[in-house]
Amino acid sequence: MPSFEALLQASQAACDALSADDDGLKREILAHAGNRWSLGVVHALGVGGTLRHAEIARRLDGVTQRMLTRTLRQLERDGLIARHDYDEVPPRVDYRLTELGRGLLVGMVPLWRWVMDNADDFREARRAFDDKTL
Amino acid sequence: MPSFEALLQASQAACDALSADDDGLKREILAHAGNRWSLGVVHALGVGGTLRHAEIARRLDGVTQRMLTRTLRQLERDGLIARHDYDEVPPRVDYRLTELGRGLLVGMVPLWRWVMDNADDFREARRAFDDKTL
DNA sequence: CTGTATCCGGTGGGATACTG
DNA sequence: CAGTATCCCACCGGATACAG
Repeated sequence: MPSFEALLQASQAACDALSADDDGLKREILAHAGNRWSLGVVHALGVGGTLRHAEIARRLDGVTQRMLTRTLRQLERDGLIARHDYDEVPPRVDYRLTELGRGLLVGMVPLWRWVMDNADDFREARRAFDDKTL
Repeated sequence: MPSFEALLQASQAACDALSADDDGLKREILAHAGNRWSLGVVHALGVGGTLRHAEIARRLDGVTQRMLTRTLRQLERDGLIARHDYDEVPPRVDYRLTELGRGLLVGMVPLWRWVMDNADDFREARRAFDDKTL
């Protein structure tokens, strides 16, 4: 387990690069983590392998066709998932994770666990803050 | 190094929890990663320790007073940074990372490195996608 | 089945000017 | 110095209806 100081050194290089993120691309990749359905899609494809639109929808509670399509397009655009259109009638399209997509899944799991483990602290912090500012 | 299958198991638990994220709090915590200035602030406080508003501003190229204040409030609300108002004239306020904030920094560094290391692939994926859809 | 078009509210990000 | 007020635009998330 590295010291916090060693971690800051790594953080330094990372944050310098993110500061020089002229076109905002790196930040937009990270933004996938905060998007409503991106994580669910990546996870579903990680577990399910190659899935069709309707199959993914069935695994994401509450998602609409529109939002699922938009989410899939965003992830495809950044190379995280691959879309295969069989060009049949009726339509048949499926999606799978790319190597990049698997990398995102790998990188996100520790962060997910951390957020889960500290969810109560976040909730408490918000309650305290909102009370104070009344 | 764990297998991808083992990772999926961890992913399963994490994603189940995120699916049951009724109030969206967990997702909002992750959203800090995609916000324009949050990462920079967390990093600046990680490196700089306890800093005043103007000191943070000097370390973030291009940030406006308004956006820095809003970013600091959001991070404070979620318990990631602590704000100390000395109640003096002229005003004197400083900020520091909390334990939760250090946890975010720890969790983000691997992801930052991954994004940096694959930036070219993301750019290439976008180029290919945008060309294809013309 | 997969996807688009339209319309809407909320919020992130920003420019600018002002206040205690 | 730290923060607020006002106005702006873009985009996310969603509801609903429609199309190939």
